[in-house]
Amino acid sequence: MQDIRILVADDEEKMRRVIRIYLQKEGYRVEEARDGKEALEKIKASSFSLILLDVMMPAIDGWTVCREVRKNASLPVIMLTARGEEYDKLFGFELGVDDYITKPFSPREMVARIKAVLRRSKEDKRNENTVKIDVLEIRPMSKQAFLENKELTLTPKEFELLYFFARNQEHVYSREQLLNKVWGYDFIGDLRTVDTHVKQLREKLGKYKKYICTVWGTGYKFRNDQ
Amino acid sequence: MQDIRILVADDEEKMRRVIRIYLQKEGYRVEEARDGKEALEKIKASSFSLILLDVMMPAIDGWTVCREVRKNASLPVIMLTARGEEYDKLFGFELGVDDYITKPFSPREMVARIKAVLRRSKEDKRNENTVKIDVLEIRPMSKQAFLENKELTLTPKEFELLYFFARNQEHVYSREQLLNKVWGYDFIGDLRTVDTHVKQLREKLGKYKKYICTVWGTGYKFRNDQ
DNA sequence: CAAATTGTAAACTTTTTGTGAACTTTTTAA
DNA sequence: TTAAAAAGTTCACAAAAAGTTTACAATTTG
Repeated sequence: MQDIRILVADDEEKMRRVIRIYLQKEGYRVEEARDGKEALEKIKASSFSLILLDVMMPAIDGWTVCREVRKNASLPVIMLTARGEEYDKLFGFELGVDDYITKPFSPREMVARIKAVLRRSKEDKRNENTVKIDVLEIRPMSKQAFLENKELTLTPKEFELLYFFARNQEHVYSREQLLNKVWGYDFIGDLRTVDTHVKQLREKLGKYKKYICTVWGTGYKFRNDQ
Repeated sequence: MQDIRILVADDEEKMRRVIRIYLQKEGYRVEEARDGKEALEKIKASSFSLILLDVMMPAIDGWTVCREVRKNASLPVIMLTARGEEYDKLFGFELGVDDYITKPFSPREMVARIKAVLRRSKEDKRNENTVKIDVLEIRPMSKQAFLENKELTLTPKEFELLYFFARNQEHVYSREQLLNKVWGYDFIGDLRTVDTHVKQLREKLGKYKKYICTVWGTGYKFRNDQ
């Protein structure tokens, strides 16, 4: 397993230790913070995969830390709240909290929730640059393109071309520009190359070939007229 | 049954003897410790499947022993507490105690609880980081991979490669990336190495070779199209 | 309608991948 | 410790897939 670092912010020494023990047993690397201030410093200093934040902490409370974290990165956050502690779950969700753990909790539950959040965050990352237009979906990370949820079988160039078009809807590109942007600025070759690939793409798009439309005298563009 | 060794730590000689008799009747091997200090020594010296810890012991009490144990391994612990003895169940759970037995107890109950804890701990161990996809199951802890519940015979690299793919379904990796991630960033060698291992893996996957699919012009990925 | 532009099929070229065999390194067994 | 076996790596070449060019047909536009 590659290193997964988790920051545990709680003012109770005992609580931190217990959590640390269980997380280390799962193979995670654990850092501790005594209060909100220390937590923010550590977050700024290095990168974590997840943070466990106690709500009640001296100096800076958990909500404030969470808000700060959300300003910058998309770092998963799990809040620790004492049962009965006045807290507004809704408030937390608005801050983008990924989950809650209510004290006292069983180690099993804690580990399960952490794993769930990490799994979800990984999926998010995977779908990061995914483009969705109408019935077309393109996932660059997995090099997959879907039309009406059916996967298309595209060659690398076809994929790149479609992805480029989809990222730049409505923008018209000349053949030269397309060769530069999709094939690379150092490509020396025939303009007809573009035509050929457009033709093949259209074929694979079937009844959605209209997505890639010819702008007479100029070039091509991706059109999404709904 | 393979040897299951249980350590019984209690200062009362009679208590130890009673427990020993019942556990031996169940086929377990039993070791005894008179106090916390002796318990820690024995734990350090050899390996047990479970420990029964009396809370009240001279020299070092049960909680302390438990804490020490938790620092290192993931050894199941059952605490023995006298009824009415002030003890904090919550505290115990935070320390990772697996179960409690309150004295006086029936031998039946004790054996039942021990079996339950052992079963759970075995499952935990087995399922740690296990990946299950369709008919493929990979247990990194035991370095085993199963296809339709039949174990595959994989070489270490083949195993690592398959495990990596399975953990990152659908994500495409170039040969360079695979060499970095599976072989290590400091591997200097031929890209074809990946091809060869992929080929061998596919061979062993038989009709499920489609799991590892070639993404032309990019690399390989694990595919699970159901 | 004629000029300009685009579409298309097929031939051709290049790139990428699959594969077996030789070779090296590591592990296991004696 | 050494010999044998297993695993891992490299390499060369065949096969497959993709990309490019070309020539010509079809279409658009004024």
